[in-house]
Amino acid sequence: MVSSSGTEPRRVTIHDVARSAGVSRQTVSRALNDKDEIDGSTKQRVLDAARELGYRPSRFARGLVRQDTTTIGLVIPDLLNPFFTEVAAAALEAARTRGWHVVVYDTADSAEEELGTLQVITSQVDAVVGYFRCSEDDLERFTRGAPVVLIGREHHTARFSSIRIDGEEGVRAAVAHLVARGHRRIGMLDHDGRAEPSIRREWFTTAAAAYGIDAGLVVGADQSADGGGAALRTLLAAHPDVTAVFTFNDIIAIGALREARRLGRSVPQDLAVIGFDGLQLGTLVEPPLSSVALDTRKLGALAIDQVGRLLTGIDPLGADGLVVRAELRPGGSA
Amino acid sequence: MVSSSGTEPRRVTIHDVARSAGVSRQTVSRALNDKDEIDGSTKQRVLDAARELGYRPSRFARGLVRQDTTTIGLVIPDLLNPFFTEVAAAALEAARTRGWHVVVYDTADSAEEELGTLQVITSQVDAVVGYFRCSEDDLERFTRGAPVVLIGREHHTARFSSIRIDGEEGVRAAVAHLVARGHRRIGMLDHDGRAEPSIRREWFTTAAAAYGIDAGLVVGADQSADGGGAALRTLLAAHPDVTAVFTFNDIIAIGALREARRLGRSVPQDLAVIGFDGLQLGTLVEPPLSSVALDTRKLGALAIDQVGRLLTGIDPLGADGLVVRAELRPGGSA
DNA sequence: AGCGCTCCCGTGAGCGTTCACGTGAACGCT
DNA sequence: AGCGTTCACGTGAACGCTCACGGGAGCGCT
Repeated sequence: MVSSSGTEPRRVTIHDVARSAGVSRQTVSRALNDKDEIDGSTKQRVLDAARELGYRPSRFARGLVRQDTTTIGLVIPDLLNPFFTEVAAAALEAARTRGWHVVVYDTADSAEEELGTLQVITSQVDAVVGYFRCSEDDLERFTRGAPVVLIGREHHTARFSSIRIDGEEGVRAAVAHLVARGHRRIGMLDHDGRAEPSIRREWFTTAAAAYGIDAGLVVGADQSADGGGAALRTLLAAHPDVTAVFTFNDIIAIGALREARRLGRSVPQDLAVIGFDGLQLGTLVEPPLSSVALDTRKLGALAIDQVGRLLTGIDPLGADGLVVRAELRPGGSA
Repeated sequence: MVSSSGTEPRRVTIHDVARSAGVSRQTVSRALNDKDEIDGSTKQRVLDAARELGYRPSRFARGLVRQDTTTIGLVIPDLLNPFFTEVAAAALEAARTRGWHVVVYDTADSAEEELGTLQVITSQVDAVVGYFRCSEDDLERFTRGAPVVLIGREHHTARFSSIRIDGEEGVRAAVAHLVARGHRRIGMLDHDGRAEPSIRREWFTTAAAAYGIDAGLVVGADQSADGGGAALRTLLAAHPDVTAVFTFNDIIAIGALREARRLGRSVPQDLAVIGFDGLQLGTLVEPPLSSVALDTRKLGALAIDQVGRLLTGIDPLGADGLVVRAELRPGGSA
């Protein structure tokens, strides 16, 4: 099929098909995009010739002339992380209803890859939405004027939009829930690996203060179930009187759940657990995870919506409209 | 920034930048792709002009002339299904190392969407990788000559490549494992919703026969954890003497695990469970799921590899090379 | 002075499509 | 017969960019 002669196998163009079928380019184009103004028999003849030659239209040439097809780049650190999976799925769905194409880039949790991706992506897509950790300067430099929507991150320059995650009220509700159940010693398994303490920890701290709870029982956890388990062990070793934990996210919470079982603490009787994110995953474990739940579907959809507004330039949402609020969703683990 | 006058806001082209900077198109091109043969000061001047005008190169025009950038389309039924998540992540990674771009299409488990996607995808990507349920005729008709690699599906025409999943040996090992543990009444929770019985059930049947086990204790399950739980209940109601179950996949197995706990059956003592797929998810539950594990990483990588071979036309793998074998991976659930 | 070299920069062509026209043939009508 | 209309098809241009050239200015060298 493919001739492997020494010379470069020149691409089959619409011209070749036209010549082979004895018609003009335009007629070929008409046949392929089945438009009017073409006779049935010649159409068939053209189609046959195209198939015969293995002709495939160039998406670039086509895209150049009809400026439809918008493609947006979705950048996430790790598709295997269920949180990003859910966001990505939501974004894909939202894009699909608009007929947009989404190129997904998984940066493998590497800052280096993120920058590399950013560099290459800009020349390949019309707009970018993603979860970035790099500096705004780098973003500014590498996106080169493309519309950008940041997820779950504050931004300080006007160049970007970002979807803010507001969990303050939800975390307060979670603490209130625990307090109402009689818990007074409430620990937190935070996400470490970041330089500064997480915003979620701040929410926890203020909520705890509001209820007169000691907010100092915090242990850093690796971003994994095993990390959550290990952190719980550390926490309980240091503070055996802890009866409830709030975690940075559901992955860590699930690890804690598992570890609690291994330690012989039954949930929620001996230990109450509340996670953050509200992943579907949390419904699979026993007992179902209580969580300060984020509407990941809305998160993805909102990001796509805003990117569309930026693309057309009409009526982009301001910061007020770009918020997703997390709410306490009781499962059985607290 | 964007003028919303009545007229269509014509795109800013390289020509506009050239005029604004008082140079030629070529010089602009040199500045942007930072090539040699350009003076430092003019380069800066061009860059400034480009930023000023909000210039963004057209990926179509660029792609048209330099025929690099290959884009492949990845079609999956549901990104939220962990199996497809893992395959997709593996494919993304494999593509990334090659510098390829991957457009992901989630068909929302709908045959209709699948066909629609197939139709639109062909003009947007260089090759297609995916998990399809439609007929080969439809595939043939809609892919229009693009290289196609099917995942986990047999094919009968020479037009396509497909990665075959071979779990025969793995399922036999699973049954052997159960038999060695003294189980004689082994049920199966199959995937229903398909017309014909699954190939995995066939593997189970032949393995059971080899060990003199009744292979008739099969219940169809919905493709979800809840479905798995419901199916287990049905199975145990009909055959209370069942002490072990093999399931169509890990999702169903996890549902069964959860249901067993609710029924007061402890795993693996009162009920042994072995799933299929070997998802990472299986390690999160308690006890960790035993499973006939597929190397999803290899699955995705292999698909990308083959699509690359088809693209270049050199040395495409035959059916023998396109197999991923599933192997029993003991957890704690059996 | 003449030659050659390097450094910058510009010009024409071409990538493969589609769009807006133009055109000839065939047909029906008054 | 003359005219308008439809049908089927072809021709130039344009989309926005890069590549392969060509060429002038400035320099040092013999």
